[in-house]
Amino acid sequence: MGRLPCCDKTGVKKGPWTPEEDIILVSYIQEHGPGNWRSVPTNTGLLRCSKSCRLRWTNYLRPGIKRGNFTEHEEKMIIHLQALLGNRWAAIASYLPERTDNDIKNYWNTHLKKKLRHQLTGVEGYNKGSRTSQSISKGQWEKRLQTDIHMAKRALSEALSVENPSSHVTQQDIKLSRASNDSSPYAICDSHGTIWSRESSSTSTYASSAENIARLLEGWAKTSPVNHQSSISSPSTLSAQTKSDTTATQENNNRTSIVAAGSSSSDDGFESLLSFNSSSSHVLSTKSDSTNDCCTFQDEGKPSLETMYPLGVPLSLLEKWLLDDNCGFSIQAIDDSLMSDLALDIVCDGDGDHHVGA
DNA sequence: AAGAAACCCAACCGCAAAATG
DNA sequence: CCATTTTGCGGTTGGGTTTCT
Repeated sequence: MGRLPCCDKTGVKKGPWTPEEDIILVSYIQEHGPGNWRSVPTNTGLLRCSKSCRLRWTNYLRPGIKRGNFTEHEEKMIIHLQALLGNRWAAIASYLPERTDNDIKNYWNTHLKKKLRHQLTGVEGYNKGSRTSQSISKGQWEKRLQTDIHMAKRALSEALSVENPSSHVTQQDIKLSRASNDSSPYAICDSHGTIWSRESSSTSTYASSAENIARLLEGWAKTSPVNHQSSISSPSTLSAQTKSDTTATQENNNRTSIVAAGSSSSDDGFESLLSFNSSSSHVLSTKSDSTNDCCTFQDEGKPSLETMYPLGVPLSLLEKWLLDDNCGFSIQAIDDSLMSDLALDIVCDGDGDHHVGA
């Protein structure tokens, strides 16, 4: 079917976003909430296509995004989740809530791939090995997958045992999370002591985040006061200095938002992970509902785990398995479960990615 | 100091799935 | 059920920055 472009190509601006555009977009989303991206350019007057707006929001402006160096734990998780899930960056990103899929993908392509290749020189590596796996038998491939699963589990267990941040996530949290899947309003106190309330309208969510946005605007004003009176400048005319200002501003903004949202600003990716998971479950089934800024933004920006079945089994199962320090059920059980559920739908392509049939 | 090469990452593109009428 | 629109995802690229020679 001849698909129309997402936007009229003529008069659509491309390239780097300016601080002015960011502010316009953030202000609009603050007022209306994310979503309905189609209408964003027209309603805001931004000369951007809807896709570009969405991308800018989810990859950069959305509060709760951590930028900068990846921690060792994050790195480990990415490596092993990649081994387990393949290049399904969105799924991987769902386990690293403060990282975007784009970030993880970039990090993988620029750092980890190289690192692994280097480490595995002379040894059949992840990708290298998988590339040759087209010719291996199904049984062999299943064994490889089992090995990957064991490796992922072990790495995550190691990571958990090192810092043992599990104290942040109590069974109470989990219970509350699960219980909150019903449709009744609820309030939940997370591991940071933040009270997360669920409201019925998305607008109210963003009204409650007005303070965040105000701080964001304030932060921007401080770092680039000149921009206030200037009209939107062409990205091509943006000097390197301006660009770095933009980046600094955005990082500052994100930081501000994170703090305001009561989200962990710790560099410990694993703690973040667990913090996320302590509240993720109740977020899952309340997609259009609001909790608080962080929760809602995250909710919008991240795929609903329960709507994804990356390995043919509900991700919640994998999530539980990956993150359950005590491994409530045996590795063999999950392996068996996976294997039977996956059946023979898994194929391995030439790039070594594990693809799961629909 | 200057040019070349390598690196990095924000943003774009096209496809597919999901949602909607 | 079908056609169309919207959204989400993963691969790729352009160009700015950093490092090397």
